[in-house]
Amino acid sequence: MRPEELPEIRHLHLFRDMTQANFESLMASSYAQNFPQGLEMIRQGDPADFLHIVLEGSVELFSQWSGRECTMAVVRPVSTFILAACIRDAPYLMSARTLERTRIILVPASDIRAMFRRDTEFAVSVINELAACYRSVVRNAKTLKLRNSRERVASYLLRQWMLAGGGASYILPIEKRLLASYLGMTPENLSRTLRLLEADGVKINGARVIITDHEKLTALAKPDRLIDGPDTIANGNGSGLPVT
Amino acid sequence: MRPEELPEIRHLHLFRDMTQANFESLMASSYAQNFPQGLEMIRQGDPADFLHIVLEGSVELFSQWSGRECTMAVVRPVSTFILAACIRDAPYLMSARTLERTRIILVPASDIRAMFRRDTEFAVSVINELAACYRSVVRNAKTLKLRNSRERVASYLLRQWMLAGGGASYILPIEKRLLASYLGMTPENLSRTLRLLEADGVKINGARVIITDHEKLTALAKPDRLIDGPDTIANGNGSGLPVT
DNA sequence: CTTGTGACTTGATGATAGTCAAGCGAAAGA
DNA sequence: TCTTTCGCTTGACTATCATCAAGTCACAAG
Repeated sequence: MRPEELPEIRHLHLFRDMTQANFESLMASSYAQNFPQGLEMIRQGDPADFLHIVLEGSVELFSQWSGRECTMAVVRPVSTFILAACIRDAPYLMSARTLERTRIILVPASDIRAMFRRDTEFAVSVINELAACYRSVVRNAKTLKLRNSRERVASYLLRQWMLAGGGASYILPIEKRLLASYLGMTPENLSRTLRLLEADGVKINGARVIITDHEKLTALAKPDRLIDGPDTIANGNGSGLPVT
Repeated sequence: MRPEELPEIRHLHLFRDMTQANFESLMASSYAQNFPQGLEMIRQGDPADFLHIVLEGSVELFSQWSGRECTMAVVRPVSTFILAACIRDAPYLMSARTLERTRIILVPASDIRAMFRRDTEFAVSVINELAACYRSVVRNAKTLKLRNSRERVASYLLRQWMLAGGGASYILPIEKRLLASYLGMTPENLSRTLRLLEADGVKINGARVIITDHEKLTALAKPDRLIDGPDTIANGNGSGLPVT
């Protein structure tokens, strides 16, 4: 691990409040690894041996069942993923693959589990992280059950627009193929929906999203604090979703 | 609070490992309340002031958006709900209403938050509880995204069959109306789906479910450890879903 | 006993989303 | 430079699901 990377990790909510000695101890048993693009680094069902921290690149979390597959989230630097599996010492519920060349820190799960017994502040951080992640998935489930696909797309575009700073336009942070799967629809359907949304105040040109009528789009998306945040940590991953 | 109720609460995973003194301190500031049937005891968006423990009766957790509503879970005794909101000191993401006459213990959220800083074992319990709950919602999201409604119904019936002990038949633990909403479909559609499933090894007679061809039903439901458990805490609520 | 009330069911119909097939175009590799 | 690959788009078609309407039944209140 490069010395300049340690402060980046230390600044994560999860590691911010523990003692310096304990942080160093955790890092001492961790190691970095670089993965090429498209590598399946975690397979769902495998035992959760390491907490993962993305330092560079990006990672897709996805699930499979009966020959089908869906994207659950996209993780971007600097953030952690699959904390819950590590804590439960249970099999991963999701698979993970790199979307590009990606640098990951691997922290042994057993060290994590030992550490929150020794360091109360770390335990509190873990509690807060898990609670935040839980709430994010609940929001996600709410979107899936309460909104139809057009509304999901509209609210996604609006949320990303805010995360991008609210300018006249912005670039989609993830491929449409992934976005479709994340939003629970097929790429074909996303494509059609994006076209239809041009009547509702948003124009799509390749990966560029242009908000042409903010009010109209808002009227359709009906953004809701209890679904779209805030309270979701704005961690800049493609999904706006903290991931454990 | 009745003295005979304390041991029931103490046996919950969440409170099992803390010191007796701390448990008593937590209970001293809590109080019981009885609600009539059909009362909306929590409204989504309200500040989370109390951790709730169901002692008798049952509670529906549901969400609303844009005039629509969906059931997120049904909570049965003895279990807790909305722990995550209490910990984040954030608004409830879900509403709650009693499905029958229900007795609830209310534990002040601020006491919970103070307690896991004082009692390490309690902190560890909270961590484990939250991680388990997180994983349950992820499973839930996986079912919603990877299975169609027929498969969701089939796997639900199969899971409840196992929870009921695996006999020749069992009684649905919740109303079909709620089940439909929980599974992300309309009551009409659930009704039709249940009829169609008679060709797949399960017969429904009112609230009674009769497994006529276990193999056939399993072939359709394709139960998966990473969606249907185990690892889900079998807490006997209608949803098979630990709830925070 | 009568009269709601509400859960459940069924059929008809329409909206929504998935599948299949074809073609475009940009980026990567030979 | 010329392929190949893959993401994306579009159209036609099909499957799935929601909506609307009507009717049955069990249960509870008057």
